[in-house]
Amino acid sequence: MTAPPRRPRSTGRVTLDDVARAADVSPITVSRALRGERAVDPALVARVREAADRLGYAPDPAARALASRRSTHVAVLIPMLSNALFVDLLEAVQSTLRPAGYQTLIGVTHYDDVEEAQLLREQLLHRPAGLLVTGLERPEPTRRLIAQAGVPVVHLMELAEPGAGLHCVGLSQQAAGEAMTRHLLDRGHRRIAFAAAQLDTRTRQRLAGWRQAMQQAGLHDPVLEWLNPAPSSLALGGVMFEQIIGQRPPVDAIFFCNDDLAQGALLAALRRGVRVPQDVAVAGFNDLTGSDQMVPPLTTVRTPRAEVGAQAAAMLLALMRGEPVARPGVDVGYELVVRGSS
Amino acid sequence: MTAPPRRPRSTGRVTLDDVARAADVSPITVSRALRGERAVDPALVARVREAADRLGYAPDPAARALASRRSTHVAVLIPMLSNALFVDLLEAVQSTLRPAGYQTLIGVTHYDDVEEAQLLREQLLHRPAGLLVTGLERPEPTRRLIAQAGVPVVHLMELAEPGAGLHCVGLSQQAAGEAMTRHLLDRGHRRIAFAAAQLDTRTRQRLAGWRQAMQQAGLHDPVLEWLNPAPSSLALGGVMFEQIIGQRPPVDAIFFCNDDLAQGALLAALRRGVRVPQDVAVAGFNDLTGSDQMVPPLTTVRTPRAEVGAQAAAMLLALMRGEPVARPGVDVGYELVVRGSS
DNA sequence: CTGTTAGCGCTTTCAG
DNA sequence: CTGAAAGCGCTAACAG
Repeated sequence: MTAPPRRPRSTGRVTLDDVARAADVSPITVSRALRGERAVDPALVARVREAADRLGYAPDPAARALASRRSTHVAVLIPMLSNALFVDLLEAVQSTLRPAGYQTLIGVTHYDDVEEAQLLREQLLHRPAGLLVTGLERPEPTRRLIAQAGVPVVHLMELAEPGAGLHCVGLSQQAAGEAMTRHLLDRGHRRIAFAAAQLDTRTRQRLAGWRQAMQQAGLHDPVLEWLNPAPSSLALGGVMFEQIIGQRPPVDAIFFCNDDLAQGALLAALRRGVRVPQDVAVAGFNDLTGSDQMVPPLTTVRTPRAEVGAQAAAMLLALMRGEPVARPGVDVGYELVVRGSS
Repeated sequence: MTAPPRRPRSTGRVTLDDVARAADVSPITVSRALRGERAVDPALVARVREAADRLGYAPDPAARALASRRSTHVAVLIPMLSNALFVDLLEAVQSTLRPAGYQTLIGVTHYDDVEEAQLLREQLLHRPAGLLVTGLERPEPTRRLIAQAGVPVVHLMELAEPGAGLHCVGLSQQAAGEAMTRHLLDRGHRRIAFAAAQLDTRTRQRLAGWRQAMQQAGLHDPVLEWLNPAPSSLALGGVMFEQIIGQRPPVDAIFFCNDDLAQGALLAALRRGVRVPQDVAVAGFNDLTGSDQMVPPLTTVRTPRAEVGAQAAAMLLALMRGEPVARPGVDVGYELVVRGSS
């Protein structure tokens, strides 16, 4: 008695077995030859390669993930896509990771710790091969979640303490904030407001830099701090500008924590007939698209986010391959860009 | 003789079998109960649910994809993330798809047919459950690739011929272009330039709309077409503005194919002391962030991309579940937003 | 309505 | 350096 016939479930896809048969070797040899894992006779490798190419073989990511308990996904967590900074970052990440055979899973946290944790849990189900997260600060449970995932992680945009044992590519947001404030002080400004929205970690670090410089100059005054938890936008920048220039005694410069706010402020100044920088200087942060086109062009801090993306992706690649990483922390620096608004 | 002992490869993850054992049913019943596939005794469903919750069970996407030949990924192809339009679109797509249990795989084509095809091939390896692509026009081989994937597809931002049998959510870019041109004509403008960059399909459709309106008014003149294949940006808008206002006889209005160009033009006008709209009117397209903040505020066409994203995702969801779709083509319309620049 | 059986396509483990 | 066997965790197919 033979077993009753069953409809095969095959997908029509070219499989490893097909290649093995064509190259007249065992499936596992094909697997090894194609991945470059363990030593395989060069002659066999060539034969396998040829057969794979001829048949148009492409490994099945799902099967691979199931068998190896590791997918070819890299999960990336960023706060917001409407901030051009993260778009540039992502672009650089993808263009490094994709040629290496990794698919990026993008998770947008909306600056929300709860959503970040939720996204992380969802993404970890896919057993990503690596993880890219924005910033260092997050609630302890989320941190544990990341640690227990047992996956290489690189932190973006900030710098960790050297002893922390974390991998990161970024810059000192505080130092950058301090540098911009010093620039404004050097220009002779005394009452320099700091205006921020969103109030994420990096914004607060810039705030700390501003405070530091102002205190050292003996010019710090809490009423100069304008902190608005609302999401950052051009429109909000305009609103904040109006509020701030109404302040008495008047401020002579405003340092916005992000260029979109500063751009909105410059436009509001135009509408109101407030002269920049004569009546009040304006500075931003990140050197986003359009800042050089403003009237007057916006003084800002250029943060090399494309470099952050590229270097972080490269570091993660090394970690995922088990290769040694030269330095766990890479400081990409920043650049003061002085334009007409200051 | 017993077989030699083997180290188990288990991952420590809670599996379907664990739940089955805990609920004292067979694994397949757990599978069916949790997916809601086929009818399962409500009492059993409850027992399974309870056990799954208690154990913290989460299905393994890789195993599921391998067994069912369908992943929980949805591939989304968009031209560019630096165009805020697509960021808004994506945001809406994700917020519809994620609660339904789907992971979005974002592919950025950079307006390049070759890159689009390549991305598509990569993404199809992951056996996505559905596909979202921008626009209708693409080379025949790519079209075939999509068709042969055997996956539901929804096209974004444009409208297909009713008979084409394609699913799409969008608007008539041509009608919108025509409407804006008519508005400018109504305002008394006669020499209305059309200025475009990137020159993708949707831009060309807007151009066609402008041509249509200009020809009907007996005012069409090929020298009024300023087409620049470079990527769209604020800076380019400024450059194009300078070129166009140098033209003799002078133009009295410029219709830019996208708001970023128009914003750049408005800023260039400010720098040059050209009065808008008195010396020349300016109009844009898409109503991007900041257009309402410009000086003067920009007249534009609002395209409801969040609605496109949400509706397209909802349509795809229905298709993926095999549910009937009311209309294969959804026209979300557009809205003329008349502000100070015209 | 529930269960048994047999894979999905790949890689790990253990032998040669 | 190569291979055989045994799963990874799940669902499709086919009974009962």
